[in-house]
Amino acid sequence: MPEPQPRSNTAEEILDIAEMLIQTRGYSAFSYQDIATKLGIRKASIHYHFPTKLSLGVAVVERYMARIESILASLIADQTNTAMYLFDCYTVPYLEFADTTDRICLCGALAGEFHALPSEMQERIGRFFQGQQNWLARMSKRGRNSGEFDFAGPATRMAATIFSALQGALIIKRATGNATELRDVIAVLKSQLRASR
Amino acid sequence: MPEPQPRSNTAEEILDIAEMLIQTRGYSAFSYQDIATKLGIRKASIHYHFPTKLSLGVAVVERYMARIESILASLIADQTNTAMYLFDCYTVPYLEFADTTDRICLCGALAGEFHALPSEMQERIGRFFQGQQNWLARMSKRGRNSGEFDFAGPATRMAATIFSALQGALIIKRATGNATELRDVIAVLKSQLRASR
DNA sequence: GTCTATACAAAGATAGAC
DNA sequence: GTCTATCTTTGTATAGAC
Repeated sequence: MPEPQPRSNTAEEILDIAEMLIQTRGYSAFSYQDIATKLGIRKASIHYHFPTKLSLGVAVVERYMARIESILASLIADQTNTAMYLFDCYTVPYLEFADTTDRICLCGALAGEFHALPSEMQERIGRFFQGQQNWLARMSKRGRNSGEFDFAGPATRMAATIFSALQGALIIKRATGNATELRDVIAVLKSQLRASR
Repeated sequence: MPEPQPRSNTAEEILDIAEMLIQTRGYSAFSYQDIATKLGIRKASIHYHFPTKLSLGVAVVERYMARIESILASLIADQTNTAMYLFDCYTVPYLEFADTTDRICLCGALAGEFHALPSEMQERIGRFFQGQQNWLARMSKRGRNSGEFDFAGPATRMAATIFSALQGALIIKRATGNATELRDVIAVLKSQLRASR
């Protein structure tokens, strides 16, 4: 049962545009005017939906987190999903960002300007990153238990490496324009997961 | 022979502060006022040294690139340096950032807000990233030739993974406050370099 | 080289009409 | 819910005295 929509259409559109702007330009560099122009309304109207830029920033992050964490929770709860299938599912949004939109992970973009952000946003980004790595550690453990994976060292280390490499690859791909960056990284990570000691 | 200093002390101090501010807050979120306050002068005086914010941004990136590329060029030119020694040297600045200053790579910070930057800066960041990965590919090849390394696949893939993972780890470490993030990633990368197929 | 003073634009935000 | 109008602050940048 999908939740009933708690926000107006306009509020959702504002969130969509703000999310895209943060992913491409960052939080400090986007303005209410940017959103107003894209949406075809006046910037004062945006304050009706989100009184302050902080409230908008927090809403964007929370919606983004909830969307991703909901999908990942379902995936890992299903014990019939193999670890490698989980890994492949995990990389899908990264590949979409890299191949189609030139966006990066929302929280990755925000982390680059971390100390310019309000603490309410900093805390959420930190929790999101931690949650992502916890999920990847569970995935890695499942793979080792099932015999799919055979990497050395603790699963948390492997999780940290996967997450770091994927986040970094998106950022680097955008700056160099090298479309193979992310696929190269994924190939090496898979090889590392399966490697015998 | 060290080059004679081409800039005044004040100009160098401005560059130092601007570099630190970009690494912590990003380019869009720092201002001439921030620098003026830290330096104890008026913000108008900064325009004498760097007429526009763009000129300052470009100067910061170029100095940063030149400093790092000069060190790396010397290291790899010495054929007596082993590949693993090169790798260890390469990670030193990352560990310093993570352990002592809470900074991230200058160009990594800038890449997060890529599309908000002037094209003159975008181009230089792209070239820096490409150069870093070229250096890491040469290092990886040296290791395979010498028998130190035994990883699968092309050296460029390995280089992309190392660079992505290190850049990502710095960003994530700052957001989560997890000091072991970077060391975990480095441990996995070393294991991957040495892994037999 | 640094200062004061100032210009100009853009930012986030609020009040009140419709 | 959206508008116009306005406020206040901050940003980059310039002119000219010292």
